[in-house]
Amino acid sequence: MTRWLDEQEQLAWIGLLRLTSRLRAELHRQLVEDHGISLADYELLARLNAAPLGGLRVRDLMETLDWEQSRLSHHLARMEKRGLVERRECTKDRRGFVFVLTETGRSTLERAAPSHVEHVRRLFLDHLTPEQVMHLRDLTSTAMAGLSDRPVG
Amino acid sequence: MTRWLDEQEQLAWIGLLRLTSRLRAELHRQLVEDHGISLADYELLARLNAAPLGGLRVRDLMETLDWEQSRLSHHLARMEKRGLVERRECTKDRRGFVFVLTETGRSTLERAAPSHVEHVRRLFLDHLTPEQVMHLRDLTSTAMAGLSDRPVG
DNA sequence: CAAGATTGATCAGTCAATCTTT
DNA sequence: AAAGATTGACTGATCAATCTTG
Repeated sequence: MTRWLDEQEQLAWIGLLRLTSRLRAELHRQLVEDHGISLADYELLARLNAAPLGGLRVRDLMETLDWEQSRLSHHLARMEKRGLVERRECTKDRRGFVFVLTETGRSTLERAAPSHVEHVRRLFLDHLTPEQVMHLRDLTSTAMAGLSDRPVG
Repeated sequence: MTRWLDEQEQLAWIGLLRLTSRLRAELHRQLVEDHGISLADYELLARLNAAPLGGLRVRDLMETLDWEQSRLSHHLARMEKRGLVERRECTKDRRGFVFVLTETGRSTLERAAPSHVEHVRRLFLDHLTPEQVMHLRDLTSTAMAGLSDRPVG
C-alpha cells in the first residue's frame, strides 16, 4: 500500500536534504571564520536590518525566521550580551519587546554581507541557469504554501 | 562591486533554506512522536539497511550521510546503547569498525518507513508536478557537483 | 484564561585533542 | 606520519514549566 519513492523521487528528495545541509555548513564556517558570527546570527541580523524601522518584535522575528520561540529567546539573549542587538520595551503592549540592531550589529552585518552573498553565489547560484533559479523560486513558493494550509491532523 | 541577489534570487535562496528547515522539523517531530526515533536516527538506519550486507564502516557512513566524523561517532554510540545498531570489529583493518542493524533497529525502521515516506509525499512531493520533481533532481545533482569540485581556497 | 516572552534542564552537534593501527 | 575512529568540553536547540500583561 505504501507509495514508496521511485529512484528519481529519491534522488530529488535526498539530494535536497544533502545539498542544503552542506550549503548551510559551508556558509556557517565562512561566517564564523571571517566575521565571528554564526549563520543563525547572520539571518537574524539581516531580518532586523530589513525591518522598516530597524526593529522587530520577537513575535515577528519568529515568523520571518521560522524559529521556535525559546530558541529565538535564548539566541537574542546571547546576541544582546555580545552587543549585537538591543532590547527595548514595547510602548503599546507591555508584554512584548522590540529588538533593534546596535551600531556594532549593523556594522558587523555590513562587513559580513558582501562576502556572504558572494559565497552563496559561488557555492550555489552560479552553478544554476537562470531558468533553474526561476524554477527553484516557484518550487519553494509552491511547497511552502502546501506546507502551510494542510489539514490540522 | 558586490553582486547582490535580485528579488527572484532572494526568493529562491531564502525560500530554499526556510522550506528545508520546516520540512526537517516536521518530519523529525513525526518520527519522534510516532516511532521514538529522530530524523537523524532514521537516515542512519536507512543507510545501513540499504547497504549490501546490512553493514557499513564508519568511513562509508560519513560519506553517504555527509556528517562530521565526531557527530557520527557520538550518534552511533548513543544508538548502540539504545540497541538500534551493533558494533563489530573490522576483520581486515583493525583500526575500523563495521556497524550493522540489530533486529530492533531493522524492525523500528520497517515500522517507521511507510509513515515517514507518506509524510514526505504529503508535506512536499505531492504539491509538486512530476516536471518539478525532475527539475529538482537535476538542480540538486548539478549543485552538489558544483560544491564538490570547487578550488581549495 | 490566552498571548508574549523567558528560564532551566536536557540532548544533539562541533571543535580540538587523543588513541590505535597501518 | 597518516588513516580510522573515539572522547571531553563547549555551544546551540528543544521541551516543559513559568512569569507577566491583556
